[in-house]
Amino acid sequence: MDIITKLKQLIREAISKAGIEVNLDEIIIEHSKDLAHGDYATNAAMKLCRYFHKAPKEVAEIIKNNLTLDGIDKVEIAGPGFINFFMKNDSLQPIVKKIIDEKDQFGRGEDKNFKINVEFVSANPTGDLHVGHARGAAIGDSLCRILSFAGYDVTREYYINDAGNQINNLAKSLEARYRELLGLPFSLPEDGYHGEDVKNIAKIIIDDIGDKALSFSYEKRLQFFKEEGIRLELEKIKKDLKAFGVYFDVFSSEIKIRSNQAVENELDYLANYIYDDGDAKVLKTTAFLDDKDRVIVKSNGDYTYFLPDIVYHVNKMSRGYDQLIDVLGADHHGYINRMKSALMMHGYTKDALEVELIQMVRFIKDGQELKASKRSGDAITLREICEEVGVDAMRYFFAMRAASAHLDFDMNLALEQSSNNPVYYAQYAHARLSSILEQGKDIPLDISASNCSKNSEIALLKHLANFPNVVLDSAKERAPYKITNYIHELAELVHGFYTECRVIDRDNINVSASRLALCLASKQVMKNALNLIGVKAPEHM
RNA sequence: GCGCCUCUAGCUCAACUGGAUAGAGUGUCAGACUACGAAUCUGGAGGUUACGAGUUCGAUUCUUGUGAGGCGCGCCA
Repeated sequence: MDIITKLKQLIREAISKAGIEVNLDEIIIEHSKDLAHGDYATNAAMKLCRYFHKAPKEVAEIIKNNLTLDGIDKVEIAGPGFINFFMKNDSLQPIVKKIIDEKDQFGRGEDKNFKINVEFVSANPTGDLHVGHARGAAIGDSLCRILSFAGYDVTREYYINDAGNQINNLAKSLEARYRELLGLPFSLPEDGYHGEDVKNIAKIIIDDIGDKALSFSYEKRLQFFKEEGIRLELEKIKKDLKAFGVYFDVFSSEIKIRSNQAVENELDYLANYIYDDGDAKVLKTTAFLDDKDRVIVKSNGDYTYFLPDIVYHVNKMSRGYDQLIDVLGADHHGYINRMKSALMMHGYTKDALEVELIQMVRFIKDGQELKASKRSGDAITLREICEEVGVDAMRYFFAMRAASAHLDFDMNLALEQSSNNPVYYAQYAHARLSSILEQGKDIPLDISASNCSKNSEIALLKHLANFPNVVLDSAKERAPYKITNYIHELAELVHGFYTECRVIDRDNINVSASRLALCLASKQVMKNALNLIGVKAPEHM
């Protein structure tokens, strides 16, 4: 039984001895922020004062007097009525052995038997990923890693919009660039894609098949450029994502979603919620959460983006997930209630789909907002920015803040390879531990860590033991930034420990053996934590 | 005009979901290496949590009003 559960039980016994029966759901046991407040604290007395009809401090006194001190060194009442628990120190050391035994599995939550589908990035295959996608990719991926580590069954999914208008524009743009490169007259469509990127793809196609496509009929040629364009763009996107440490289990294609009459069947299914507006068909989403009904079939008979997307989400639900999560840019927030309403028409609850909104990022360099790429004049690509500031810094900076917070990305800070940079601060702690362990490798470890009792060692032990809770909390709150907070504190404690305690001391091998074990455990946890946000844990820097 | 998000130290953000003296980084000031990595550590200064009202033992957190900023409000995707 972990310490928190045990404390709760002791408190429950104390209350019941005092003659009061209540449930304990409201009572929180927390790690004390301040050492003077002991190791753990509870607000039980404040929560229970109305049952006792007494002031919080008196209630705390009653609980204290009825408490069995099992594993507890002492109990104090403080402030408005907090009860602080000071644990016996020897209750902390065993965590070192546990970490060393479990290695990269330390912190993993038990299997929740709960299936979550996380859809993120889902950028249209019509050009390079740009910085706008970067934060969503980083947070989506980190979230998946955290959920999965916490014990959820996670599927990472990317939805490819390969059936809409923008793909036809891609095909036309490609065709034009193809002609241009072959020295033929060409005209770029007005709403087409004018970037370098499309030109490069045209080049690849010429290298591949030369001018053979000219012999196709115009219709067939467009179809050809459409398919090749999607394939090549997607290949590039996957490559960029891989370099960014992001991968997907499932790529769902809109074309496939639309096949087998699925859209038509959906129209039939929703018939009760559909009405005509002229030649268009409108879905009555206001029947549920939306503030406005939405067109799903245009006057010309084409479907709007919304309709196949409903089919797609219903498709995902039908695959047996307990929870869908969409990671979307904040500019899509108007879309949330629309989709939830559609799912409710299928009998799902409004919580079946959860949307994580990613707020905008501004890249700041030398005090100025960076808007366009110097090279092409277009939006800055993910690739460019990774080359400039490095993947680790990108991943850490994006994971560092709550998704809902607007974020200014300070490129000068991310570029700085110094103590100022939080990524290096954490990685340095890891490298430092590696270095110490390397130098002390001839000393046999004492994995009971029995000689670790200095303040900095105790603080570190407590923090290490808390890792599994942080993972769970971070997963539950969909908050990768809680992991980076943890990492930062861990680095701080490691550096503090290093300063206070000399690890390798040939004249005091017993203490060294314990401290080396603590180093190894700390290094392991640092690595596990960094891995959750896709940041490397280097042995040397 | 309506809706969503945001407002905390000079700057970028936390605060364990309603708890103790509101904390980190950065910047600034002052210190610490002839021993394991100074990419580190120790200390100081810096706050009416945008502003007002309410809810209660207790509010940065919840409700509400005002102000400021961002984003949406298509038969675009």
